[in-house]
Amino acid sequence: MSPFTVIADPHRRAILDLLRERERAVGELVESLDLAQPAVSKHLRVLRDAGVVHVRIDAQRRVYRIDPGPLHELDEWLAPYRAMWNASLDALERELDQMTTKETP
Amino acid sequence: MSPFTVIADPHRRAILDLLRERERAVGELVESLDLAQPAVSKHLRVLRDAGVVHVRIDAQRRVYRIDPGPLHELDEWLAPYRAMWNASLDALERELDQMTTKETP
DNA sequence: CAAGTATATGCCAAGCGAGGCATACTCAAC
DNA sequence: GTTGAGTATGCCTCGCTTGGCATATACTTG
Repeated sequence: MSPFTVIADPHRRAILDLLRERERAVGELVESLDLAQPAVSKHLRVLRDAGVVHVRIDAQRRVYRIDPGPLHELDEWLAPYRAMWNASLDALERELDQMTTKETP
Repeated sequence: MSPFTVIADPHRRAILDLLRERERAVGELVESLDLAQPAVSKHLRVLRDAGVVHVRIDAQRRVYRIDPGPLHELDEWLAPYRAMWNASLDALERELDQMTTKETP
């Protein structure tokens, strides 16, 4: 599953956002997510298969931690668009600069 | 439809990438996409509804141009993760620096 | 080894998204 | 106003994803 598809689901984004803070066991995620445990486990499987999270085994618990690496692909795709809106913002800034310059001669 | 869902589809990403270069009429997109015209029109509708593209009417043709604005939401979500892998890269760099420093005392 | 905790998996139903095809719509040229 | 080019929409189907529930699996403790 492509990273694009992976982050299309809001629950999966929520999981990632939680894991960004710190690693967590499945149970903790379930508490935070208003979603039954099996559903959470399934999302975690998707995230695992995409390589966005890794598991560590701690007795009966599985502790998940994030690996942002694969998300890099998203960023690469997004980069040109970021450039576009930065260009617009720059233009806006220049315009505002001009305005204030004219205001205070 | 959230921007996340919008860019989850490869054809839609392809359309955006084409429009990034320059504005295009539906027909041009159809040629480049190996996808029937109705399908393309439907994707364009989704993109329009998400505010990622705008239409200009030119006689019978509809010319689409990009508006990267809504993609900003993606970027904002992604930012913390970007910070994460930048941190890793920085760490790697520091390590490499150390190595070369040790190598050439 | 029995029981309990923590998580994963299988199976099912519902919903959604994508694409194909036919068709409606829009505009221009004659 | 008829025709033709360009595009949008409706309808249908198929496949995939999601979540619920039940159950299997993994591991610990007594």
